[in-house]
Amino acid sequence: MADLSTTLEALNPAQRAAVLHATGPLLVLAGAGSGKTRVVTLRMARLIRDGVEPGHILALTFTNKAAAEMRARCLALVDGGETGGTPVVSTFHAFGARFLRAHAARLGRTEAFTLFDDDDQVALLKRAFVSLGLGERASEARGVREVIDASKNAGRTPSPTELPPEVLAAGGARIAEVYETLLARANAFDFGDLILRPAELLDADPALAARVRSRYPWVLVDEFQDTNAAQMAWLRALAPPETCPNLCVVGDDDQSIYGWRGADVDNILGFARHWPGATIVRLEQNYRSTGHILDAANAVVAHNRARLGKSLFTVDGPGEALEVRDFPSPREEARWIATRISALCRDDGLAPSDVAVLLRTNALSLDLEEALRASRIPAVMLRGRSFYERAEVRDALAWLRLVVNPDDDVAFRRAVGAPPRGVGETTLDRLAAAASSAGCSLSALSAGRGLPAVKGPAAEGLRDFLSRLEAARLELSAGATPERVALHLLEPLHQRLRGEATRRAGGEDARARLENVERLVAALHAFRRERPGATLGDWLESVRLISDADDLETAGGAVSILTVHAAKGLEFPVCFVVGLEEGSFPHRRGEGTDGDVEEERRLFYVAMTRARRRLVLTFCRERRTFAEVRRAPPSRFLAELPSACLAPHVEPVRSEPPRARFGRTLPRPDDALFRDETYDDHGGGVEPGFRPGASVWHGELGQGRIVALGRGANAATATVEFPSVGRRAIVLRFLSLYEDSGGHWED
DNA sequence: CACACCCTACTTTTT
DNA sequence: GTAGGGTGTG
Repeated sequence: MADLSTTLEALNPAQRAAVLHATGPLLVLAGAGSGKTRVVTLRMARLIRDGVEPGHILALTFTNKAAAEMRARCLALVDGGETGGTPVVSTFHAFGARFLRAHAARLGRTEAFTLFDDDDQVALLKRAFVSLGLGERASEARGVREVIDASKNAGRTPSPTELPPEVLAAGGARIAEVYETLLARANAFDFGDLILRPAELLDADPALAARVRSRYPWVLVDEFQDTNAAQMAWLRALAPPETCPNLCVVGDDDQSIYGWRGADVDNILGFARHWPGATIVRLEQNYRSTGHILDAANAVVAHNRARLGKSLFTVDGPGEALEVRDFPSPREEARWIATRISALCRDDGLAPSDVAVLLRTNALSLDLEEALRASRIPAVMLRGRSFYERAEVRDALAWLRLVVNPDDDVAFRRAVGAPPRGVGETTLDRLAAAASSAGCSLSALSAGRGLPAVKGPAAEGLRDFLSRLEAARLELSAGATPERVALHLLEPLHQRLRGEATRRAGGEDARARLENVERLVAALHAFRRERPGATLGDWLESVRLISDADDLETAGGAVSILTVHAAKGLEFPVCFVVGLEEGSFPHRRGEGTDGDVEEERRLFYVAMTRARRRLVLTFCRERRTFAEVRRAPPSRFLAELPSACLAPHVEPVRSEPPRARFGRTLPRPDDALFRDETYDDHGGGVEPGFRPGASVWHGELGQGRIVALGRGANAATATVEFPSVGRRAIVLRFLSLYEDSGGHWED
């Protein structure tokens, strides 16, 4: 703590203002790379130094990673601190879960409630459709899930009018209502409930809200631009505007990229309106990127209208200019990037782990992974949550969930078939019908009045299933460790997977499945080593609330390939942003409204500001979406880049014909060409110079001569005679005119 | 209950 | 174009 004041002196004026701000609402507009975490943790440490009880500070984040970092850095600052107690640093969802455990009874749950993820929700919705007599309606269930989620994000219970028309047409108007009933019967909450239900409780019970307020007079919110309406309702209860609360929110309106998930950028745009008298501090000095990168990012995001306005600067130099490259196809793009990364590693002393390739969508990774593999460049696609989504892992988790919460019918249905034990759809339907009319869960039915109408092998299997679970519960209450109980409980599943793994037919997949289940138990063990005394329920909750992305960053030694969403908050010395075409980035889905395009632009801004020293932007003249190949105009965002930041355009490296002259000039983003008909698809228009007899160059097939011209289904084509492969029909835009030195190539 | 085949659907995804 | 799910059959 002694060096806190020295640290404060090292801050820039804006940072210091944020750290020293005394009381009342504060909005810290923290630009990318502006030292936000430093400011936030120093502010907490400063409050503690100035006498605020550490336990009176509540800091809310969106990811466990952010929470852990904030906690660790704050503790390091106040280390040796006189008073005991630490600030409460938690994710919104973990805090909500804790709150609901304390008040479960008021919502018809017990403290053993299960947390349902998206897949559980869909599974439960299928049951809800069945209980309405409509069959499972698997495809509709997903749409309904989205409606339920969206309305909970918006801070309310879903109304029938919002349901997809096909659901209403099928007579499913009550689906959301039934879903809630079944959710309560399963003693479960979904993710949306973790925010919505506490907000409702706080609204309905002013005394409760007052208690929470006095417990946490200092509230801090990270990534405020990503809050939704339900979270805003929380904050209004925790820090009512009329009380001039000590609410400090930190965020960047230009990095609001979760609108499609319910985040409302208006929360941050209107903060000073919602909390009158708020102080606003802008952190605009950037400590991450070079000048050209920042200038370019500023210029792009300046095209947005819905923003508070902010301009990043650095005291360092301009650095390398941005490179913009275009390619005939994604494969060329990917190969060039592989070549470029090799060169950077060879000539500039970079390690592959210094490089990231950023994508708008996961689907764009295929060509890249392949090209990098072919070039023997270590690379990993960083995608979240994959481990806990595997079937065998979900099977194992279902068993464990059921131990903690017997009423979890979604887990019941899953676990009872893993491995199969003769309890099939028919048996389950029969049980479910009885349970439904008794208004109880499957387990409660089985335990309560025996197993009605189940005979033969099914009855045998069911008895075995239930007794295994009961044995596990007894072991636990007798003091056995959760990991030991898990080993016993998962033995049948484990044995089954072992059998598959040793059989020849099973192969590698089966072995991986086996290892995944073992990894899961190991994870439980590790969790309990870190937190002695933690219960099985604690671990299950953490598994639900911790995403793979939290400990994903470890790309150790490899090039990272990741979506821009996944890259938020990360930084790399070198970034490639690929697929910058209209339809891909901005994504086609965002074409509808201005707001959507602005969010796409913010996404591009996030992508650009990940780069520290070098930024390369690439696009293709055409892009394959599903089965069809579409001609793709360059992204409008490229045209927003100031040419002063751009390296002189260089022709693509690959596929250049010897002594080539291209039929079309490759556009520079700020060229007039960029916006004109160059990329319009006329369908059959024959482009000048392409005529029978002309010498042409094809990127892969090499030199050839046009025999005839025609039009294909979507584009003009040419029949070309290649010395290597004979006659081929080639779409015209794949060809470049090839000027040979007078003679005929046949010679 | 396992396997095969067919049909459909398909952005992003902090928790 | 492909993967995953749902249906139908052995």
